[in-house]
Parts: sequence; C-alpha cells; structure tokens
Amino acid sequence: MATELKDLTKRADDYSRWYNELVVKADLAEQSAVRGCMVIKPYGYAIWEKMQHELDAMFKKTGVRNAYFPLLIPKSFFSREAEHVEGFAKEAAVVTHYRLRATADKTAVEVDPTAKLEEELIIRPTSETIIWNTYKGWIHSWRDLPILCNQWCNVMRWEMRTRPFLRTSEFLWQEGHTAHATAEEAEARTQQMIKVYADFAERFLALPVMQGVKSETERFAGALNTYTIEAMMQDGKALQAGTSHFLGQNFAKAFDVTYLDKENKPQYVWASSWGVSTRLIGALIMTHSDDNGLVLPPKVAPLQVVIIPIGGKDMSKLDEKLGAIAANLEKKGISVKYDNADNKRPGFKFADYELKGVPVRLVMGNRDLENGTVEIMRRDTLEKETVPMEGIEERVEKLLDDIQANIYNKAKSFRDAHVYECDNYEEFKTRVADGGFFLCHWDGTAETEAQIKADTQATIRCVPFDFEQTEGVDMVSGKPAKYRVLIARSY
RNA sequence: CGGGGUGUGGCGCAGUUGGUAGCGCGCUACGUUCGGGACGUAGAGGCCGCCCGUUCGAGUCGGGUCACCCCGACCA
Repeated sequence: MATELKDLTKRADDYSRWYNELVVKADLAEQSAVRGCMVIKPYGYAIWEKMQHELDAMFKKTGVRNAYFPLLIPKSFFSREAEHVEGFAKEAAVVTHYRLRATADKTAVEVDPTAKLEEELIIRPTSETIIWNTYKGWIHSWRDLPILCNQWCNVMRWEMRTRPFLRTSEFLWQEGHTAHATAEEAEARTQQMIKVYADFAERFLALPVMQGVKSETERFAGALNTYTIEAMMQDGKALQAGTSHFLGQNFAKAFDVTYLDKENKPQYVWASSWGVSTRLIGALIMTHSDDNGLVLPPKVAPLQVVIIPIGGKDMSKLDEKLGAIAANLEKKGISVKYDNADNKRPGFKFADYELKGVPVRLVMGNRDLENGTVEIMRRDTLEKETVPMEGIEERVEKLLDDIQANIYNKAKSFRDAHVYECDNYEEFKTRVADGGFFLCHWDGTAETEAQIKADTQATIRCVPFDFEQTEGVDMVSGKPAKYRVLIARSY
C-alpha cells in the first residue's frame, strides 16, 4: 500500500482539500488516466453496491423493474425536444468514427477518416430520448400502461471542472423512466420517488434532506417540474442529492408516443424520470466524516466491525477467542474483519481503520484475556470502553444501531442550526458566504433569482415542502412574495 | 476559453555558478518488537513529461510542445 496515511488536512484549514485527500487516503477512488474520470476502488465501490442493493429493493417494492438501454444515442434524437437539447448539448461527447488504423510510420494509431459514421452518436448524458424512442414501440393501448422501468448505468457529461464523486465526466447512477395514462398518475409517481429518495437518504445514509420543488431555472431540461432532495454539507453548502422529474407530455410528443384510451381515442402518454448517482458517496463523506477520516453509517459501511488482537509471539489464544466472536457476528449478518496481520502494529491498524470509517472496533490483548474483557470503540465519537466478553455480539449489534441513529441526529442538529429565515438582503449577502440554508421570500421572478446569483453565487435550491409558508416581501425586489424559498451556495 | 502554477523512483519532495541523481515515506528479505501511526540490518526501484537547439558535457541554459493542478464563466 503506497497510500500515505498520515497528515490528513484538517477540515477547518481547507475543507475541499480535506475532501480530496480523504477520497484518496480512505481508498475510495483515485484519479484515472482520463481527464475528469476517476477510478472507483473496491472499498468505494462497495459503498455504491450497498446503496444499489437497498435502493433497488425499494424501487421494486413500488413495482419498478430493471432494464437496460444503449450507451449510444443517435444524435438526431436530441433535437426532438428543444429544451432538452439546450440542456445537454454543451456537454455531449460525440462518437464520429468507428475505426482506427496505424499511422504511416506504424508508431501510433489514428482515426481512420474513411470510417466516418453517417449519423453521429452521442454518449448518453441521460437516457430520456432513447427510452422514449423505445417506449413508442411498447405502448399502444391503455392496457400497456403504466410502464415503470429503471436502469443502473453510467452516463457522461463533459464537465469543465470535476471533483471526485461530486462531479465527474463519467458517473454511475440509476435512472427511472415511467409512462402513465394520466398527468395525475405521472405526477404522483414523481412525488412518490422523491419520497423514496428522502427516505433512503435519511434512514440508510443518515443524511437529513430538505425536499422541495425546483425553480424554473433550476429544473431539469425538458421537465415541467423537478423535485429535489437537498442535503447540507459540513461547510454549510447545499448538495443536490437526488431529483425526480415530472416530464408532462414533452417526450411523448417529441417521440410521438400515444395510446388508445378506453374510448378508443389516441392520447399522449405522461412521463416521469428520476435519478440518484455516485454523488451520494460524496454527500456521505462531506456530511459525516471528521479530521480523523471517514465516518460511515453502519448501513452502508463495507466493513462494519474490525477486530484487532494485541499480542506478542503467541497469538493462538487471541485467535481462538476473537475468531469465535467474528464468526458469531457474521452469523448475525454483520460484516467483520479479524485483522491479525503481523506486519502492522496495533496503533497503525487503529489509525488506518479510523481513516476508513469502520464503525466499530474491538480490541483484545493479553490483559483482556486474563480479565475476560474486550475493548470496544465507536468511530463516530471515538469513545472506548472495556466490557465483558460475554454478550459482546449483542452489544455490537446495538451499538451499530446507536451509531446509525447518532450520526443522523448529529447531522440533523448541524443542519437545523444552520437554517435561517432572512428578510434583509444586505444581511443575506454578508451571511450567505459563510454557508447555511436561507429561507427567504421570493417574488417568483427569474430576475431576482439571477440577481441573487450574480451578487452572492448562491442559488435557489428549492421551494421546500413541509414548511409552513407565509406571504411576505421579496428581499431583493421588494415585491409581494407568496412563499419562502431555500437559498444556498451549492456544489 | 482567460489568469496563475507544476512536471525528477509508487507517493511527497531536494538538486547550488551546467560535470552524468539524492532524501523522506512506501516496497522486498531477515531479526527484534506489538495496549495509539515501531526499530535495526541488507536490498529493489529513475530515458529527470516529450521534441529541437546551445555545449566537450544538459535534470540544470534557450525555443517549442504535451499533460496535469489551482482560480474565474456552465453543471447531478
């Protein structure tokens, strides 16, 4: 392992440097040979797999099935829906040729100019177009509806500035695409899925999120409405953690997808789409982790318990006792590693597993062996306790639940302590730079929204649900405002 | 695309007025260690980003080129 473990930058010194270092030092991901694209390493990918596993089950419980659509999309598909083109054209990767050949001097390869594609292909930045082109063939009657498909895949958006997990040119996600007979049904599905995401984020990732509706400028290209979950990072910035879109009949019209209703009349289909990505891993890191490294919620931790023996030459007794504990924990469905490697000293292992965010650590030395005890440490608070060996499995099981709850509560109190109602623009301008969510009255115009962004780089994240709205006065324009919106600087 | 910076063992860096490459970490082997990031001994590992020039001689000087990083306009 060439990974340099010492000297993680402190959050207070340089938050974004802390983040970048942590991603690498905790062995989650590394820079690849391709600009803007990262390698997700096994430890990082294991987190994604746990997310996938849980989300996939949640989707299926609502009747969704998985399918797979092509990576490459005919360029012409993109011109069908005007706003959609505009939204993605600037960052589309285009395949123009299908063959390479050796250069004249045989030292390299070059694109064979005779192998030009008649119709260029786009590497999917999202799949609405290819999917709606396909759905056209699947949908003829009201009996064919609804269609509830999801796909797990990669997408590519040619980004100018990238950051591991938060924004990379290629990323992994799931995209659900549904087709319905009525607007009400499609709208209901859109809302259902944002609630699935919110539930998943809070219960599984321990991320408190604000649900809401995007403003017109922030909504998905081609959608009539976008719902979002917004999480607050430890630097007070907002991170859009998942979105669900009500697409109306835009794609049905663009791809001419109609069905015959019960009166034998042709009707355009209504649609939703929704997605979360590997960005959630970035959200996890920036919400829970500390200056010692990752802090992972037990439910997504690739490794939930690590057991470390401290012995001298003769480890046989410790191997026996700790091996049994490991086996018992595994029987309970807890993932455990018994690390009795003799080439690292205990202190090194402590630091290393803390950096990697393993929620619980058990330690046993000869002293414990005599006393029948074991040391148990929780990663979230770094508290250590020496407890009897009897019943350790139950204690660990309970502790994992406590940690899950504790880091959620901790994140929630942090978030709640940094949500402010603000009615004064001058005050807003000075305070928003320090982070936090600002709930401010908005007159609903794109002009004031643009003004706020130009002045402060902060944007309207959403109009929050679950918030008792009052009428008031827009702090920028002074015009009447029907409700407050959530404004923050964001990733 | 503007502005700034960096390219030297796996990683982080040093390298004087040009003289043929070094340090720390990591790695390999053996031994001693092991209750919070161990130590000793012996090793392995480098077209100094690439090309052209100046020179007896270039990591070092000049020109070009490529790549990456940081800061600004776009974004899940």
